[in-house]
Amino acid sequence: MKQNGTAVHADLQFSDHVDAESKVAERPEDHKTELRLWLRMLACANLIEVEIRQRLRERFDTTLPRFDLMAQLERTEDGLLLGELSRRMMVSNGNVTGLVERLVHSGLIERNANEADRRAVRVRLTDEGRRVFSVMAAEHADWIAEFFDGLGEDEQEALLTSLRGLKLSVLSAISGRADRKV
Amino acid sequence: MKQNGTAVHADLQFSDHVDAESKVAERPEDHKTELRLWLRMLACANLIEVEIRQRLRERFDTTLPRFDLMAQLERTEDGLLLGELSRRMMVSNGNVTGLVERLVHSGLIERNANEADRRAVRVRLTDEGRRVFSVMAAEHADWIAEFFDGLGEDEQEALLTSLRGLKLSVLSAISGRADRKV
DNA sequence: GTAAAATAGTTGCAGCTTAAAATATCGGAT
DNA sequence: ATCCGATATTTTAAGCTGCAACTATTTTAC
Repeated sequence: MKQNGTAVHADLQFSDHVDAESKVAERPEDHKTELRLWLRMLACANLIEVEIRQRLRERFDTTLPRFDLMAQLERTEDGLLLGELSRRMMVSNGNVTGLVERLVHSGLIERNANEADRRAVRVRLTDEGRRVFSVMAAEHADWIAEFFDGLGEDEQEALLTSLRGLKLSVLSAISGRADRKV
Repeated sequence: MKQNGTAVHADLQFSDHVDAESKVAERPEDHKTELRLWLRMLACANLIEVEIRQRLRERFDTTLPRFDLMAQLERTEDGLLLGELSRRMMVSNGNVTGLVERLVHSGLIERNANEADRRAVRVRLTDEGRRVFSVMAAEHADWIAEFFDGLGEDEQEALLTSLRGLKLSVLSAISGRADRKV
């Protein structure tokens, strides 16, 4: 609750980034291409994501986070521990707790105590959950194909390649922060 | 609270899409490229977005939605009506109400009654808000440039072009739904 | 002029999200 | 045997988000 302007003067604490920042500072007002690129990518991703959320709700009365969680479980034989799940979904632990609770309530997944380690909880799809997910996943894939239908084969390949480069670029820009585990 | 599996059997209600869906249904298991493309794009966008959210919080003790709202206001001389704001931000009315409330509380924007139409509320940046935003925006642009730094000039152009194509493809796939106003 | 429809915002509710603090358990060192 | 640090999960507080129902005001139709 302290969103006042003085926070602007908080200490700069990313010494790792001083190089990049001072470099760009030399020629201010020159980030236009990158900014346009980012905004356009964000617009595309949001357009698709919003549409998927809407369709998941209307067609299956579910949400994208639930779908993502089930997608992770679907790839496993015996389910996952909550920690592993939260790592793969790249969301916080507390987030998973709530999602799991609601999905269990819906009967789509089940929580199993782990006898070896009483702290851990393993979750897996129920038969019903697996059945439901396969229907949703098939339709989801169709939606995606539909969205990309206007792009030619070669354009898709080009985009795939560009995105690989972008991912590497972003990862290298970010490394040194948030990736303490590396 | 009705996320049970039976919802899967809800009526199919997108007759507009039957063509696209039946078309892909003819060759099931062939959406792999599109799916990979989508997942990679989502990964990139999320990576960047999460990093931006984190930096906005750590550097300026603020959030992306607040930043976006201020960015919209910054482009205007006399502020915007709430409805116009929610349309430009592509979020719901109720959402804007809360965001505005918190930003007013922080002293960054102000609400002004509209004498011509007593239903309407106009919001604009305060002097403080404009000052704070200019600092944040400059740093934000530096961050973006940093993330895209690993991409060459030509690669950026290629990506920009691919994304234009994608946006058109998605819009054409979506049109007929959600765009009732057209 | 008045009723009905349209428009501008707000409110309530449910869910998603994170960070930080709390709880419980495990494993190793003494 | 016990204490301590690491690990697994839950809880809590604050905020973001959409939808649906609601209030207030303006405009339109008659």
